[in-house]
Amino acid sequence: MEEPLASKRSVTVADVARAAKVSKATAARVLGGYGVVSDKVREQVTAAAAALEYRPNELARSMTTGKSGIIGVVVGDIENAFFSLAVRGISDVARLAGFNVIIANSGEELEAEKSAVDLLIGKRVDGLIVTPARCDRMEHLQDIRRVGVPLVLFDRSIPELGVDSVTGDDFDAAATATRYLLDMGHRHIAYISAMDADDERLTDSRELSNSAVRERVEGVLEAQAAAGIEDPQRYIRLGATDQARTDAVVKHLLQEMPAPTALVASDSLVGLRVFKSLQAIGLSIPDDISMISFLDADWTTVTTPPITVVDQPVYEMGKKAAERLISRLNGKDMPVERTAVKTSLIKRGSVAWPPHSSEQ
Amino acid sequence: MEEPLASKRSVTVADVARAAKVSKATAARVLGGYGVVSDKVREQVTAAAAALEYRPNELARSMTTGKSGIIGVVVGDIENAFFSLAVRGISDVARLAGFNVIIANSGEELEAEKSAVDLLIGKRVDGLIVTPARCDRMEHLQDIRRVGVPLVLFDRSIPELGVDSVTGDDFDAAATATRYLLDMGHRHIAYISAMDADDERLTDSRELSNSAVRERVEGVLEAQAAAGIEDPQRYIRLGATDQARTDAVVKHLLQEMPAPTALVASDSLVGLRVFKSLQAIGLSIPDDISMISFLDADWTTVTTPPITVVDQPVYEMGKKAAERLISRLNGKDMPVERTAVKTSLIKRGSVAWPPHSSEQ
DNA sequence: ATATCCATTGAGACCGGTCTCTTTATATCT
DNA sequence: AGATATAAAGAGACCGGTCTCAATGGATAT
Repeated sequence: MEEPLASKRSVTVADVARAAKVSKATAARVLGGYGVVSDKVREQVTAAAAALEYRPNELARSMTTGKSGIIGVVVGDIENAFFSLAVRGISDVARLAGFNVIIANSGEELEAEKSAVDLLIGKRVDGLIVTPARCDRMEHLQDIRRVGVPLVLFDRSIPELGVDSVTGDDFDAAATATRYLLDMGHRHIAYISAMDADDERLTDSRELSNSAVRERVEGVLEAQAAAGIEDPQRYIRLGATDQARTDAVVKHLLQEMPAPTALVASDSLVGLRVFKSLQAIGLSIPDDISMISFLDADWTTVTTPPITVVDQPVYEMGKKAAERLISRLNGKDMPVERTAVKTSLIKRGSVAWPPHSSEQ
Repeated sequence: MEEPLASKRSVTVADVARAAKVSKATAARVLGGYGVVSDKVREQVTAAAAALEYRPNELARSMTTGKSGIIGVVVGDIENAFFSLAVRGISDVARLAGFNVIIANSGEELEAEKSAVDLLIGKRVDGLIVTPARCDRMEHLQDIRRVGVPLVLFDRSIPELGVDSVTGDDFDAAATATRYLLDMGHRHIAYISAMDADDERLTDSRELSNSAVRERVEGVLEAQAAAGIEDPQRYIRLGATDQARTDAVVKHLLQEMPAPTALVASDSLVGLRVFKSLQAIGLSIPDDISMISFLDADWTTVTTPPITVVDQPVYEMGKKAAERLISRLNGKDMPVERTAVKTSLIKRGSVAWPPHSSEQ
């Protein structure tokens, strides 16, 4: 009675049709759920399909329909809580709309991103959500549009591309955080980013190839400029990609004269590293130095003191990106929209008045 | 010179063949890189393909070859660092071997898992890596085998299924952690799991449907039994699925007479919640109570005190699972293997002698 | 009884690749 | 030169669905 283990070849509509004694077309109609069929025949076919354990070959289906039911997502690093949460948001919306998600990691590298995109297009995804590693190289993204695959950018935007994007309101978030520090009496505020760079220091914010980083840096800069701080750019640092490099960045920063009294970390990973650096150096937060991190990560609530953070509704951003894409997939012809999601500052305990605030 | 935006229909081998003035078969040979072709023709075709911006349709390719080049992964929750790290390990290995990964979330629910599996099989994935939500329901997993799709279980194993698995050595890890607590003088040790359950208390460890949870519980129990502790089961708790329920679990636990002097958390999420509960209650770690968490998560190193953890090499586990699957995909006929990856206890500062250790 | 209509069902082309088999052209051998 | 081997290219079937169009047949209309 048992199936022979080696029933390799899979059951097709033709097999079911034969078993149900109807034509392939008819069987296909009930199995695919599209044409009109009499109840009697529908039953026969359904029964036969069940008996044979028929499973539709989505590949074949996709080939004729031209739709794969898959949304491709290219992120910088799934391991990063920011992206995994976003992906969760995307997946949840996608599943509800009947789409599946296929994920590719770019490792924030342009070449990896290009090949991921190529591959996903090859797999005939219906749409793409991409976190572009660089906002100044977009040939491959233009290709996507050329092929006619809807695209939504996530976390970073490229206005020149003329394509939907969902990001945080990075400029505003950074400016708000900076203004808060200014209000708390800080006059020397550092910003530390994980963006890979040859030089820790920044020469010109316009050359930052990542729009999220650029926006934030400009927010930090502008808020300070508005407060009359001179040369705020000296405290902007890049390249905090791992613990060792972060330690170095923090050390160099503290050697500046005067040393910054507050540190802003560009994401929760950098924030964690900065926290550890500070801890290792023996500085106490917020008495010796203040800090703010982007993203309301797990760890920020259980440190002593808990960390003041710029909270981005990442899950919602993921959802929004997916919703946008799916609307386009459903043929809605809507104007290109660049959504910047409002962020908020969650004040906890890592910011205080600077040590010698009288000196000012 | 510009392409008309609406070049909808994609370029096919036939188009390239026509442009290169060769037969479809010949063009396919060079485009697909399989038959023998003269250099001259190869050049012509390559040139034509480039000019037309030909992109192979992987769907069509998959359909004839029967291989999709995709590995399906079904996890409990990508948002959980444990899974996202594992997925990273899986993806890295997969990409190197030329495979892509498509991820589905089960939310630890059997039905969602079933439909995810169905869907992935429909997409004709070449192989599957699944974290089974329950180890006592496996019809859908048997189906996978029946269809002939190689399967590797991750994090949890089901011996009866006769299929490869990669897990941590949960029993041993739990026993080791428990023995450490016993050595530190603890006689009342609690174990808190996030496994959903009607009742917080456990009646019989054999009815735990998740093998990882079961193994750990049994490890905790057995280590205590060996040390002559009586009725250790009274301190085993389930259902710490969110902060509120964890708070309740911890509260109830502390109302026991005598109250446990050490808490073991089943994963980093539970650990974080337990830490917060304890903090909220105002208990100091490790002076008032000791704790150990599973998984070396971010947050465990920046708390005061840092948390002693059972470290699982999750990334490597992911890699191993993928390697195993890919070996099978490459037709290697190897015996079924259940790999339990060694874990280690990282002693930090959250364990001390119990408050009144003399009382014992 | 005959024509008309509508509901079903069947036949077969098609999607874009792969792959087998055949044909053609060139090179090698005696 | 004629026979044989071999490399290269072409024809066309096939994968497993979808979908168009034609054929069939019973019900209703005249």
